[in-house]
Amino acid sequence: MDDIDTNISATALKALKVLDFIGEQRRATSVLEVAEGIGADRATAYRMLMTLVQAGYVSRDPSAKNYRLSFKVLSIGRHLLGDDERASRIMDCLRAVSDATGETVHYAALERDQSVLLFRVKGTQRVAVDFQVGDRSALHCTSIGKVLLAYQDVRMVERLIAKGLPRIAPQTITDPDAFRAELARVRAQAYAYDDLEFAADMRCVAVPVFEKGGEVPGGLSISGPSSRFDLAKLDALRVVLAAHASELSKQLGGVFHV
Amino acid sequence: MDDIDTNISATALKALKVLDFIGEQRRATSVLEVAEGIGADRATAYRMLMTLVQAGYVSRDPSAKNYRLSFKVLSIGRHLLGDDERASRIMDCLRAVSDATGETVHYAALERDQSVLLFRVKGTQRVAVDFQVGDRSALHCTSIGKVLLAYQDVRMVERLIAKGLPRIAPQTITDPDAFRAELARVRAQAYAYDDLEFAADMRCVAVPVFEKGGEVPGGLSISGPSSRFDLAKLDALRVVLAAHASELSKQLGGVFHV
DNA sequence: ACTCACTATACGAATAATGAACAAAACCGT
DNA sequence: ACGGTTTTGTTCATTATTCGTATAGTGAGT
Repeated sequence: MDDIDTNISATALKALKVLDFIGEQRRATSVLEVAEGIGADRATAYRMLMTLVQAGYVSRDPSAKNYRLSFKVLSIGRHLLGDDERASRIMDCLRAVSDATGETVHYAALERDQSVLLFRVKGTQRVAVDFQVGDRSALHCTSIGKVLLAYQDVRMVERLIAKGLPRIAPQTITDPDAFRAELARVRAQAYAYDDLEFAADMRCVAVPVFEKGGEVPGGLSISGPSSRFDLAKLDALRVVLAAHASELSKQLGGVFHV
Repeated sequence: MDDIDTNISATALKALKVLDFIGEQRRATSVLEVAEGIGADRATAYRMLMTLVQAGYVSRDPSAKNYRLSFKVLSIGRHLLGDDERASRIMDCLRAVSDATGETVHYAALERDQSVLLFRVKGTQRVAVDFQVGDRSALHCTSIGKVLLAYQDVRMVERLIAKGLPRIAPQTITDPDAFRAELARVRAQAYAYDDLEFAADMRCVAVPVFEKGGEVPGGLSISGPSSRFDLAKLDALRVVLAAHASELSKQLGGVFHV
């Protein structure tokens, strides 16, 4: 944590840390809370807040002297989900899968050592898992994570394994060799299941979406309560998902191959 | 621009400026481009980029040495649209209006001297204006902007007028007194039209949404091509909007009053 | 009106940022 | 494949900025 890297600005990093902290809070936050939250002096926290306000990333609560995230982060992220063309193709695909299955369908991408939910279309089921755009998940214990990892560089996978595979739920794969074998299987079959590996009452299925150059920047997934999602149900969903992922891959300039 | 304000960190501000710049770009951006974009030295731009990467706000293009916004800004903004309760009430309302009218319906809020589109439900019309979540608009030349302004503090309105009311489209209201009169009318009627004030081929209608304490943090609006949206059409849409805004206001703890 | 808790400002000491210069690497046309 | 050219990445002494203590100001609550 205390590398004195001259190519990183400690001050700017502090401001970004404040931004992180403010973003995590639900309510508007006081200077003192921020100072404690990031482990800095009150004056420093105050200065960083003023800077963030100046830059438009944080707003002051009209009533009190509290600070909250401004809508600017929404504006910043506008172009993030790719060009409209790509975004609508993905959304169209999600809608098609949702219509065909009645389930909530997700498109998520890899970033750093987590997956990020980028698109989502709700199904008709009343009992369903509730994720939202921007949510992040660990890779080793989710179906989408395993799919995305299966097409990553070996070094990246080994780095993740080296960091450890913490047990999140009863059936989380924590043994390195078992995990390597699982990824090989996922890659060979072009789909992954999550069988109570992330939560004791949830099962999921995910498939890759191939883009230009054979890259797999993201994948489709469906998650559901274990009460309704047994392995046979996952098999059925997987077939639908794979068919649509294949179509979407073609539209995005890739080739879906098992 | 060159106030030497000791309570604002120049360095952190530079990093945020880089973040802004990166966010505006569609493609991944090089160090040099960033340096030119923010008017700073290459070394400085490089350092700010490394800092942003370290903090997870920017990713490096896997292939080249280019930088792009990371999905972290999506994750940051997750809690931004309010608690799920509020968000779904607003979305439900938008859906209802969209179903009743077939048009794309927006919920936008005031921030600083702009409105920000926060929620949006698409209609069935093929020819429609195309905004997206996070888009910002000037206040004086849009229906939603005028609605939001009409319930703001007088000083804030006067500050905006003092900054000038630039002509954006043929019928933009640019005269301060005419604008004050327009806001008074909007407040009295609890709705605003945009009659070719923002674009020569667009008309819009907006109504306020009242929340606890009589505050108007946001409003509903419908925009459309002038070919299809004449003033009679705006009248009809306004009636539907007002009815649903009244219902939504009640749900959010406010009272819709004309 | 008083206290208490926090926000906001000022200033010298300490630190971190700056940009020129340099090294390394990628890029390009021949 | 090669050498010139462009761009990225790193180092370092100078300089400007940040830091945190101290202090003044603000406002809520009793």
